[in-house]
Amino acid sequence: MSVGAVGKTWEPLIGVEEDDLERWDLEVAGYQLDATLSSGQTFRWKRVGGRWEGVIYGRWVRLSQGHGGLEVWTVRSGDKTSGVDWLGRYLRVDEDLDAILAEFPNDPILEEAVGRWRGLRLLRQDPWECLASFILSSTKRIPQIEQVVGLLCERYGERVPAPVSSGPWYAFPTVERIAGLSEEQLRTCKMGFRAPNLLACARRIESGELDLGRVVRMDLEEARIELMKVSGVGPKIADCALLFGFGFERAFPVDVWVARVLRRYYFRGRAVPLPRLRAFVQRHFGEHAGYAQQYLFHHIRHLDSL
DNA sequence: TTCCAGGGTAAGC
DNA sequence: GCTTACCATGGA
Repeated sequence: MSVGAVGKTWEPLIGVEEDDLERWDLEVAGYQLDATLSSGQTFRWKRVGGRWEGVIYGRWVRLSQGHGGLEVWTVRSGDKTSGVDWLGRYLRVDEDLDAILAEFPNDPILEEAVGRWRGLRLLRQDPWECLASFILSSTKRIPQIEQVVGLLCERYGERVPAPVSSGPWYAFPTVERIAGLSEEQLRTCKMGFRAPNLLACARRIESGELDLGRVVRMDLEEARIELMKVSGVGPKIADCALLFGFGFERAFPVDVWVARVLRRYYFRGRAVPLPRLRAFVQRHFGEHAGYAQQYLFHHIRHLDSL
């Protein structure tokens, strides 16, 4: 370690050097890191010269696509929680992706999406961070969501140890931290009319009215209803949070993009109402509907037609 | 300038 | 049950 361990009291090191990093390998075949981290399910990763950097569960991480899997860098820490099992869980490297993709329905557009993006995976994100981020996502483009979430972390999140060369990094703010802020303080992060919604959500969790740990154990319909009690959380945001943060693999968020591709490829371009689309996807896409949705979403965003 | 963005809500048909 | 105006903000 370079600085920080001066004198008797050891102070946690915030800015570290490259020498203070630990390197790991995550063995996994055909992981599409770029597609996974840029597919609009998370807003906290930055591409830094061919690699990805971000903060997961309060820890800074650098990731790179290797040959037999993923290369990982973390900040060396003396504590017992060494290893990167927590990261493998986040990235779902333990999952048999081919088996999942094999169970997709035989749709031309879905096969096209899998053909191009095979290796794209869902992530297991922190439920609170995920729910909060998607409350901030409504009527915003992905770069804007990244900006708002970034500002929120920068202003109200704890700074975490990271290489000095890569700039300051912050954890996502805790429920308690957000709950203690004012609407005006949140609005300084450019979240506009979403500020009262995020605040109400944090306070609802803090008061115990909303128990995220309990939501995880509910069935999908019950969980949706529970999340939709939060002001600013409707069907789409609830489904995003449930799919990306709460482990509900049948959740199928229908946003403007997915609605567009559904109408075009499954309803011959007819003006099918949104509620009918939602009913359709629950019937049609089966057990891994959430995965199918993510492939469709990512694929159509890379098609310049439509 | 005008339009739209990984929407939700409430009012009105 | 479905459609519409409105809610901030920034980028094309």
